[in-house]
Amino acid sequence: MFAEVIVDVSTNSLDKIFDYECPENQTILLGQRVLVPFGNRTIQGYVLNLKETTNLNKNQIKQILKPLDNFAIIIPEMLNLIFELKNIYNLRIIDILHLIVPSQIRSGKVKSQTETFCYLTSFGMEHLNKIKANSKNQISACAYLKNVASESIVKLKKQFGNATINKLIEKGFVGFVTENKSRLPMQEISPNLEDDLVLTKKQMEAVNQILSKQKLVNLLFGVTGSGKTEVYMHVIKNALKNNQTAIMLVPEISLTPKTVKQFRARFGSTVAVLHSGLSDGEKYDEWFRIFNGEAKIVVGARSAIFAPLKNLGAIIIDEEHDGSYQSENNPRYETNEVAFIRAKYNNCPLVLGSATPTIESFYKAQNGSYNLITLNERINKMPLPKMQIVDMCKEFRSGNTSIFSGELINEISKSINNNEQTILFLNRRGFSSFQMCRECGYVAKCSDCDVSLVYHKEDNLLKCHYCGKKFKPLTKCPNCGNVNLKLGNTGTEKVVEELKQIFPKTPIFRMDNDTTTTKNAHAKILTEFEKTKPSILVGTQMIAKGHDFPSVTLVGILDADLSLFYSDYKANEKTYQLVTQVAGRAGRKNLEGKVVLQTFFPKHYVYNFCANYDYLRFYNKEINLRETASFPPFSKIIRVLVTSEDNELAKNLTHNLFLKFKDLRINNKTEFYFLEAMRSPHAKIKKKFRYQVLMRIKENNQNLVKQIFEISNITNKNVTVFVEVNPQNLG
DNA sequence: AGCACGCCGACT
DNA sequence: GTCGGCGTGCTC
Repeated sequence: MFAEVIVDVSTNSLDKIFDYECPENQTILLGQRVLVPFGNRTIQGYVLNLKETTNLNKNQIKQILKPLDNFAIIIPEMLNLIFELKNIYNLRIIDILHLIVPSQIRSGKVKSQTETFCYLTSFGMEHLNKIKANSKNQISACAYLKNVASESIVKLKKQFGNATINKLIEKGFVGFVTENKSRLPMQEISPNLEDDLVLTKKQMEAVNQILSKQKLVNLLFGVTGSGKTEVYMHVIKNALKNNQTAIMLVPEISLTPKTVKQFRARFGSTVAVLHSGLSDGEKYDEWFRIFNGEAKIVVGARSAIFAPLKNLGAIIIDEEHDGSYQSENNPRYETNEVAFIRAKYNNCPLVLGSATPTIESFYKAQNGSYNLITLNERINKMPLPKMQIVDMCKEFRSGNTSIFSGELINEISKSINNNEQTILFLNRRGFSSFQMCRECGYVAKCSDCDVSLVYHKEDNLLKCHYCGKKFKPLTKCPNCGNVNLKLGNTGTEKVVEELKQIFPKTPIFRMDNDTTTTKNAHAKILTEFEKTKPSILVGTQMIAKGHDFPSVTLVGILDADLSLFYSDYKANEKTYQLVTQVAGRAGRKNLEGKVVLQTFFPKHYVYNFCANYDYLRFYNKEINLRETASFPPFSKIIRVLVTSEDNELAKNLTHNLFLKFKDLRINNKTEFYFLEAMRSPHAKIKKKFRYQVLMRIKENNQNLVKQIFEISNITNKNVTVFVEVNPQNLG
């Protein structure tokens, strides 16, 4: 018997199958983790196939040393997933395997924790009175055990003394069992079982449509507060009823506690949590709890789509438009693509939920590949918050050069007077975005990356947001020597500072990447904010997502335009989503909310559609633009990124690749919409020069994609060539 | 990725 | 003579 093995080394040159002979005295399983001799070292590998013969000669082949587990860690579904993902994204098999089998499971460093429990044996029970009267500790320990039936040995020894317990065990009065102890994340969220809510007619229809599986993928298009979660729970409940399992994805780790709480209340301890924020032990235990079938529902962020559940009955992706569902580094994949592969394999429904679906998803719903379900009413019938667009040009002309419009200050005062809360949203970190010379326009840049540095006031440093390098702020311009330097755009830090001057008595909280580095910082800031009334919360992206703030009545969007002018075909879409999302934070309970949106482009159609919550008209406008310019969903974008510390090398290789793609285009004229080679917008990151070939090709030409992968398959130590399908950003 | 092999300059 | 620099090539 021979095994096809992928070795656990993450490089392109080893991303291929090696044949090994199976040892005669041991059975090797498909999908098993094995130890193999490789060159003159010994490493881990994974069995991806078993076969009777091999093309290699006897002297070329080595034998598997031993299996590393007594079971196959890769379930058959995942073997299928590996090959599908390899085809779509040209990922290394080992990198995909690392997603499927997390490092905590692979490393061997994490062990299961055990706990020993003692109980009174029947022998002990019968002979209780034979304990000598002066063995007081033994008597009370037995009495205790008689009462509680079972207790942890550690606790007993602490209470009654080591010798006491050991003696009792020795005499056979006390027995013990050793159990695996699960390190359960969010244990404090206890399953306080609640009943199902009664569904509205609309929700019921939604559930029935999803369960009918007329189409595997369902786009659940519903405004905030339209009761999407209840639909999810009913779909999952049905899966459990059929003895199946389910995955529930949320966009951010910080949103998992809320969802876990809701789900444990409904489904009890069968709910597991899986995300990158767990400790090694927690991750290990949860993973095996899922793998062994103990947990049947997995709640988590992006990576939870790889949860080792068997017999999936439903996959749900909440807020499907969220950017976090696309992984931005190393094994780049789109969560909904992985979800679709799993849904197909298990023939189970996939539900994508959003109030502002991606243009791609909505297009698929319109053209019939997805089933479209619309929930357009809020459960509590509260109207969506009124959105007021404030023209910042006008403010500027009338002499207001601050970041706050008169209107916004006015509304904040009102909210403070009403003892209510305000959220101010700004999509930027740091105190100011850059340091610049007033004289010659010089901007401080990172020495390793071609990126402007961001000034952080708290530690008085310039930081590179790409590589994390820190620099002392400039005191004079290195270019012209001028000492008249200014700070550029406003960040959250500066907003807070200016706000304090206007509202000195009101507590102000700040939530962004800088204030949430420690483990529970998120929750801390949020609970503090929630308790304090009146108060103001200033934050970035992260406050836009899913949190409920019942007493927030005012939302201010300080600089809505920020995402609008990214040179990105998704800029409009992202702006629409962000604004709608932030706006949704206002007036969630029974207080009516208001949104003040500050912009320099008040006439921009995105804002007008936002203000009216008119997704459909926004979509129609946007889809036309996409079609005219042949952007996704009418095309597939492929980026071939070439990076090297050697500028010339990178440049030349990019050019060579470009010529090859040009040839390819000659044979596939109608398949190419766009092909261009260029310097990457971030020309240098971490000392590496970056060039890229961008192309847009017809959607659904997997064969052409494959050829592009092959052309780009270059192994050279000094350059890396990296192909990306549908990249998230082109930086 | 690692590790051996190999070919060249410096030096106990 | 030999020690060690890292360029090259291979790993079932």
